[in-house]
Amino acid sequence: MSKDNISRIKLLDAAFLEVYKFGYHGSATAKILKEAGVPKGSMYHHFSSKKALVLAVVKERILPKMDEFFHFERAQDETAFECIERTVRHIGINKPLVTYGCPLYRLMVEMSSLDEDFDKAVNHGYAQFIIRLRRVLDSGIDDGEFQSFDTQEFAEFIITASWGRLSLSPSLSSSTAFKKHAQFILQLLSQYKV
Amino acid sequence: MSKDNISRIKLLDAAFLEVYKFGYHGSATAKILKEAGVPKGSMYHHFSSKKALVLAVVKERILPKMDEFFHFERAQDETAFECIERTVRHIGINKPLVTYGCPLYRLMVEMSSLDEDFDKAVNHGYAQFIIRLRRVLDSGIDDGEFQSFDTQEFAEFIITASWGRLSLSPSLSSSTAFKKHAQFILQLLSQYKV
DNA sequence: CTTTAGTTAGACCAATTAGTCTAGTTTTAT
DNA sequence: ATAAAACTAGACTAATTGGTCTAACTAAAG
Repeated sequence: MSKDNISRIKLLDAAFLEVYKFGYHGSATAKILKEAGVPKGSMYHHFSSKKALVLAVVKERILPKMDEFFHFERAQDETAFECIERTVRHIGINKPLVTYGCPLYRLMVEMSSLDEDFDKAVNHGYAQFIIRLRRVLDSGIDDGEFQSFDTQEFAEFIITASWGRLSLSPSLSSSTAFKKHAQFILQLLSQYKV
Repeated sequence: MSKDNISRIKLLDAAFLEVYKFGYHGSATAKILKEAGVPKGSMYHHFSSKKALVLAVVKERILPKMDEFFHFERAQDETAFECIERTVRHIGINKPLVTYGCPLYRLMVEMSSLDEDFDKAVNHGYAQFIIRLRRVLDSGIDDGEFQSFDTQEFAEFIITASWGRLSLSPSLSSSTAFKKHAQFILQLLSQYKV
C-alpha cells in the first residue's frame, strides 16, 4: 500500500484496454507501459510478470465489471421473466460490448488453451453467470410464473447465444439486430410461462 | 506445381492443427515445421511468410471444410425445415468441433483486430454461411412452408447462437447440451411454420 | 534530520521469434 | 545426358519480446 498506488491503477486500466482491443499477444508490455505512462520498473514492482498483470486485469477489472453489468438479481417488484428480459436486452445497449465483443471471451479464446491459470480464471466467470441466471429461472418456477423446465439448459442457451452474438458482433451486428436476437430468446422463454 | 507438393500439404495440415489448438501467436513456426517434418527453407519456398501460410490454411482448409460441413443446400426430397434441422443438429455431432470450438472463430477473435487480411478472409466465411442459410429459409417461404418473416435476422440468430455454443463448448458442453441447444433453435423456427 | 521501505526510472539482458541466405538435391524438360 | 527449374536443408540474422538490475527519488516513521 502506502503512497498512492496510482501507477498500479494506471497499469490495470491501460492493460485492460490494450488486451480488450488487441488480445494478450497483440499487446506488448512496452505498449501498455506507454499507454499507462508508467515505466517498466514500476510495472515489475507491482506485478511479477505480464501474465500476472493481465490476470489481475481479469480478476480486478473484467469480472467485477461483468458482475455489475449482468445484474442477474430480481428486483423486488420484478417477475423472473422481467428480470431476464431486462438483462438480455441490456446486453445490446452497451456500446463497447457490441463494438468489441466480450472482453473475457476474447481472452478465453486466445489463452485458455495456452495457460491453465487463464483457463481457470475465465471459466469461473462464465460458470458464475450460468448459476445466477439459473437461480432466477428457478425462482420463476417456484413462484408459479413458469412451468417446470430444464433451467440449466436454458441458462446455458441464453449465455452461449448471447455470447455468440456479442463475439460475432464486430462483423455483423447493428443494435437493431441485437434487439431481435434478444427477442428470440425471450420468445422461447415465454413459452414456459404458465 | 511439379514434383509432388507434399511439403506444402504437410505444412497446411500441421499449421491447421497447431493454429486450431493454440491460435496464431500460440503456434511458433518452428513448432509447425517440426510437426510437419519439413525444413524452414521449404516453408519459405511455398509461403512468403507465416501469415501467408495461415491465410492459406484458412482459404484452403478451414473454409472448404466448413463449406462441406455446413451443407446448407436442400436435398431434393427435403423441406426447408428439415434442411435447417439437419444442419443445426449436425453441429453437435462433430467431435473436434465440440471439443475445440470453431477453428475460424478462434482465428477471428485473435487476429481480426490485428490484421486486415485475416479480418477479411474470416468474415467472408461467416457472411457466406448467413447468405446460404437465408437462402434456405427464403425458399421455405416461397414454398409456402413458412409464413413470411425476417430471414436475415433469423439466419444471423442461428449462426451466432450456434457459434456461441461451439465456442463456449470446451468449457461447458456435453453433447446432450448441444442437442437441447439445437432444439431451442428449431423450436423457434417451427413457430413460423404455416 | 535521518533512516527505511516503497516506488520510480530506464538502460540493459536473454530468449524467442519470424525471416534470410546460399549450398545442395531432386525433378522435369529438352 | 544435361540443363534448368523446383525444392530441400538448416545455419544464421535481425528484431522484438518479456524480464532484470541498480541507482535514484519519495514518503512517512522515529
